[in-house]
Amino acid sequence: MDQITPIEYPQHMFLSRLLVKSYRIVQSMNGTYLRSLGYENFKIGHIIVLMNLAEQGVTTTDLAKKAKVSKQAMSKLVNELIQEGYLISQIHPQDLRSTLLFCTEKGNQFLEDLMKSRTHIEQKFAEIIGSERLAQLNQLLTEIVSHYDELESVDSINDKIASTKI
Amino acid sequence: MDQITPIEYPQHMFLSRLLVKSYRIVQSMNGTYLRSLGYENFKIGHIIVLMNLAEQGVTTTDLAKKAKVSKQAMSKLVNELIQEGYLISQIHPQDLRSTLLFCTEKGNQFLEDLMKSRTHIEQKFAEIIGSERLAQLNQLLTEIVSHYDELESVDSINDKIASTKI
DNA sequence: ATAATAAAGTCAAGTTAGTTGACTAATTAT
DNA sequence: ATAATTAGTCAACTAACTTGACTTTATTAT
Repeated sequence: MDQITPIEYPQHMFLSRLLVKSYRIVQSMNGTYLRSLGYENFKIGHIIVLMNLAEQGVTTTDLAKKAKVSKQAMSKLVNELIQEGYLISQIHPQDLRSTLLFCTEKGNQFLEDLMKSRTHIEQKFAEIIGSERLAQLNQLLTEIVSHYDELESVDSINDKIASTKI
Repeated sequence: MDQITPIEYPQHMFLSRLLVKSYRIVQSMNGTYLRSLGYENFKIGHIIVLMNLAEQGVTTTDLAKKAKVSKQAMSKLVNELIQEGYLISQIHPQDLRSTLLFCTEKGNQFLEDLMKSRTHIEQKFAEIIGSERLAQLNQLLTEIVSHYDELESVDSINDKIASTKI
């Protein structure tokens, strides 16, 4: 149990580190962009909710399943979005237990702004590595991601990185 | 504030989604691999700690600064690692307030196994996209990441994705 | 038709992983 | 010598979940 010399770690960075770092860059840029448009107190969870809406309406339970969190956790996110006017809830015509959730104009505006943000980030990246190579990057990641699409964790919004047990 | 038709989202996936999904794939595979070697109850935070050790010893405060968490939060991770025998602490020869942390043989073994895990994952990815293209992917991400190296968030271990305010 | 089962959503309590603030003891700077 | 800073700890708080118990409504199986 004595102290020893730590092993030599390879100079190049492993893919896992590169992925988390680039993800954080994207997150940070996205936050900066959206805040500059006046969005404050927005959570990633809110974005996931808004991106999982559908024209015919969705229920809280639907959303919880998609995001792989409890109904209770999803309910909180949904209520916050209703409170702020991004969502509207209506009673389900066939099922009195449910409420159907719909996007409002404000919610839609957010989604448009989110798309602008993402486009903006990709432009910045294209400036760094070139747009052809950015397309390559997209293609490479797409191939990997689609290969593992069945993986449970991939769509979860719940990802406490520092605390997640391996 | 009425419900409206959600905007049409582009078919291709944005880079941000691809990055988080691929990161989660890596995390999941890494967890599976390390659990198969008998590591249970390991946290990402523990890995970050072990990867930030140095031959001459580090203090809890050093580690906290690197990971951009409070000393208190880091202290907890460090104590867990000491408890499990991955770290050993010695009084600092020049500063009686500090304790210097060193890697044990067990900690070193973990780091070796972690490297094996990462190599294993990269091999799996190479099977999907080919090893030349995996090298390309690595190169592309490296260029992006190094361009943003000054970004505060990049080295943080604290990243509650669903809850992080944008 | 009715009874059992399940499913939508809520309330409450517990957990985890952080945070900040207040503190002690040791060190450094003036 | 004294003031300010730093290392680390204790305690109280917070955010974002979780599970469990519950009500109401719907579905399914006799």
